[in-house]
Amino acid sequence: MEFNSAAIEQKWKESWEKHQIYKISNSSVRPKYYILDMFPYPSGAGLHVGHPLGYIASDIYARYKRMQGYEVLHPMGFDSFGLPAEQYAIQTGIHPGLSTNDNIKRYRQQLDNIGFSFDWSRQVSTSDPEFYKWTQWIFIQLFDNWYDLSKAKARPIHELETLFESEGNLKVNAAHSPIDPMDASTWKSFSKKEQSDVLMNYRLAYRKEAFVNWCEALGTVLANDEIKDGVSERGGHPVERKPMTQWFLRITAYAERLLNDLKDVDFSDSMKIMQSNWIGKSIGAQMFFKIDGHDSHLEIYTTRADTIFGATFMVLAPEHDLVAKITTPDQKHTIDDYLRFVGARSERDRMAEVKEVSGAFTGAYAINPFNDTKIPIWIAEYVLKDYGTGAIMAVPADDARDHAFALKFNLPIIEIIDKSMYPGATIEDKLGKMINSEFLNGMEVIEAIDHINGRLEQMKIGKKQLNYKMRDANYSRQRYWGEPFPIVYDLDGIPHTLNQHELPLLLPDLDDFKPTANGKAPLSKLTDWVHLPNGFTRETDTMPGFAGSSWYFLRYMDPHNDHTFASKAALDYWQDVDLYVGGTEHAVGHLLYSRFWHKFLFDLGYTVTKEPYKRLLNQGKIQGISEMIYVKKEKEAGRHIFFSKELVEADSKDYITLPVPIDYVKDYGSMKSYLDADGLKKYILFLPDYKDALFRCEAGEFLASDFPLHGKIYTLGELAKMSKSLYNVINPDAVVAEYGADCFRLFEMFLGPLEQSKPWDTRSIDGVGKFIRRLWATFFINGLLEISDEPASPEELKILHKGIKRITDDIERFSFNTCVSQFMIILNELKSLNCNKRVILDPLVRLIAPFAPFIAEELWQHLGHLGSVHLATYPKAEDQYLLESTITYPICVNGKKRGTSDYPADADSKALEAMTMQLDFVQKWLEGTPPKKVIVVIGKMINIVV
RNA sequence: GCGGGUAUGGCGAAAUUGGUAGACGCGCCAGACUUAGGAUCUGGAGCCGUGAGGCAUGGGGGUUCGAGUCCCUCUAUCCGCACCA
Repeated sequence: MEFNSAAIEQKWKESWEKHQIYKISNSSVRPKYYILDMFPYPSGAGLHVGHPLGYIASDIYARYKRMQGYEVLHPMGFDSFGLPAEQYAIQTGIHPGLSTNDNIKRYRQQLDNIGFSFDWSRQVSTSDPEFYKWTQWIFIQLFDNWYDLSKAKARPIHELETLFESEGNLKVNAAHSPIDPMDASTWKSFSKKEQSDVLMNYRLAYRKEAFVNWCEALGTVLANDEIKDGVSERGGHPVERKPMTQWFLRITAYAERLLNDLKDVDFSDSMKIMQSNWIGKSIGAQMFFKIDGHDSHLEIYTTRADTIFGATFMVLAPEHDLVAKITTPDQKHTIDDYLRFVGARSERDRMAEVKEVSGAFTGAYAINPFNDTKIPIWIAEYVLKDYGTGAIMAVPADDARDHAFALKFNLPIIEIIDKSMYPGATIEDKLGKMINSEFLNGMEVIEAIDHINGRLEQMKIGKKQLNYKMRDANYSRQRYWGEPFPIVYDLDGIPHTLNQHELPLLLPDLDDFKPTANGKAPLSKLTDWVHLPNGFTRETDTMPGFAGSSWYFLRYMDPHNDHTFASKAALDYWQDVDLYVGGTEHAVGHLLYSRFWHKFLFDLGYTVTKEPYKRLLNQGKIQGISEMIYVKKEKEAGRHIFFSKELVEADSKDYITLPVPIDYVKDYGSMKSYLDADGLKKYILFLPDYKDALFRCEAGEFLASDFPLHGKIYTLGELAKMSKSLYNVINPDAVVAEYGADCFRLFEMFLGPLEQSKPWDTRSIDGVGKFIRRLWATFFINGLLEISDEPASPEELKILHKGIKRITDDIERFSFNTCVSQFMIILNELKSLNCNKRVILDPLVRLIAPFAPFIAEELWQHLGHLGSVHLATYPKAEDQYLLESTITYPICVNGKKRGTSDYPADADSKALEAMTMQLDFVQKWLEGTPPKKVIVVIGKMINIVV
């Protein structure tokens, strides 16, 4: 029988589907194991060879665990709400629901081609009403809860109302937005609307007016992590700061737990560091300053309260509320000018000019509470509205930014720390002795911080305080393709949640998806939908892309439950994700949000573990090679001139490079990739603008149409991201069609360590292809099945069991590239023994099955088995075959290898030492001098020290 | 600027605990079978040297009988964060 990968794959895909062999149960007696992939966004471009890398790794592990007797939950779904589908809809007029469905079908087909063992009966899509019903439901829970800091737990909002009723908010220790103190009678005197506004400051999902990242081009606001380098991550459009009323999630309430519980999860150190940097905890103090001639106080946050006597000016964020209040008439003009300057700058300008110092003086003064010195109050861009209190005391002697500011505006600098004892200490190190600081003089910095914090508290002008860089997550999008909020506003503008039986609130159909210019969401155009008969109105914003992905892993546990997001039984059985595989790009966005939601649901008693993911594995990216062609920047003689690579100096600035579709290029991916006459013809058809262009190469200069047959235009191969615009995308379907799915899977693993990014090297896939054919040829000699029933030799058993040991060890540490190498080694060794014995091949097929599921299934059948190999047990290495009778030791003199010698495996170190000294070459090296010592490392080597 | 990672043949890489560096694969070279080879099989090869031997894991230093692996330092490169008071 000839090896035909396409036929085998077809046959087994159908069989798996028919027998539902990957369907799993929630009521198994087997131990559970949950292996999750980050579900894809189903874009129109389809999968490229980079996407399946993590999926293949998790599939191998899932199949392996299943064969070891675990009930393995290994699901897949689609993150199908979001901006790209909507952008596509705006461009084409096609409803995003339709294009999304098409894309999902295509993705599903591409995934099936690769032979994954997903339980598709559990597929979820975030844009499916059955799914987003529960996204809306969780939002309602967030709205209906507040965070009790004393208990470190979310609690129902009605409990808070009861508290307000009896004692106001004075003793409540809650995570909240800035709010005035209020006693019980004040609370009772409030109108319904006022009470609702007060509660808003405590809800975990709340509305507030805030400066948000507004993206004009996308017509929506974006969360901080949806912005890269001052422009939108999707599309690269400019982003500006703008005050708007928006929904937020109070993720900051969970900051401490999100930070703390990192110690309990198995994530890489760099991933944990990224998350804790994002959370950005700092320990400092809040301090209140009197403002000269005003009733109001200035509240600042500092980590260095000890430096108060070096504070020679104060700085407010330009957006700070006090600015308008305290600016003196003299300075009004200056301040207004500065505010105009700041307002006109985009986020990007601001980031690009971080080094530039700018600011303006308000004319007002704060008073140092310890010595009554007047301190001028300035405003400046470098102080951020959202961090701390949006105001600082500036200590130019001890802070680089304050220092630069003082120099620019000629403000005094008072040295307050003597660092002479610490020569290497930088300006920001907390080292040195206090000077010029009255009662702090002579103290060490650390000591002084403690002392001053005590003083502040004593004088009731401040106290020790924690601060986090992380902000509450903006949860509103002025877009169409997202979950509608289950919120209606009554005639007073008070928001109310829908009842559970009214969920899901379906996303209504719409023809015109374009965002409106005034910042209103597309849904606001549907006046019939917005205005309810009783005069109430609906919220028209939709939820952001991260809403569905913040909890999808829970829905897989019980995907079709109509009564709850997942049943108690399902949650109790599956608990949490044992292994989560995905890219590092979600380090701070998705991973933090989903940890937050999971913890919230834990507080409410739904989820049973503190953390959603026990272990996180980050796969690297697969890069593509793009082929570029040199073109002269300025046209010569009115036409473009294209140059062969060898005619161009590498760093010359006279040329630009244009991407060439990789299909047109010969020897793609090598250093000598080129366009021949054929490829060039295609390329010219592809680029009609250049049809009159000249081409220059070694063979001379010519028009494309008279290109000499022997000529070559060499192209420049460059490592780049796989993308449509570089025409270098490699579709897994094409690879599977040419080499087979098993070969594709093995090759992706063989490329290198999972965590590393690496280029797709099309040429070396042949090696894996050869392995597959050799594996097949071990069973079929000249197309005929030949398997011997003879017992195995000790040598054969040794090869097999050493291999099993190595491979199971390697799988456990996710070193799949070395697993593939081991398969090749085992096969080479068996081949050299001409081994075709059933007792060896049977475990070998099971060993390979997780990696190459199709060929393993086929060979399993040829071995005479009826069931699927994927339901068989994974082979175990038996110790008896791992033992050696002799061991070859390298023999070194002073660490240099001088030879080797065989010894019995059971010899102890004394015996080895004695035997070693008898060896001729050792005698020769020692030349009669007795050795100082002989070091014997059992199982490794023997070293003689002279 | 701050934080983290990486650096091994022509290439992708391996080396599990400090113990024979370069397994396995690509590419390359030679040979066999072939009308043919972009098929298959066999063999070769880190570098220098005819050879014995010497030199080799980004550079320099250290610890050790012994270092790709541990420590210090420098360089290159990738990733993340970036006015966070």
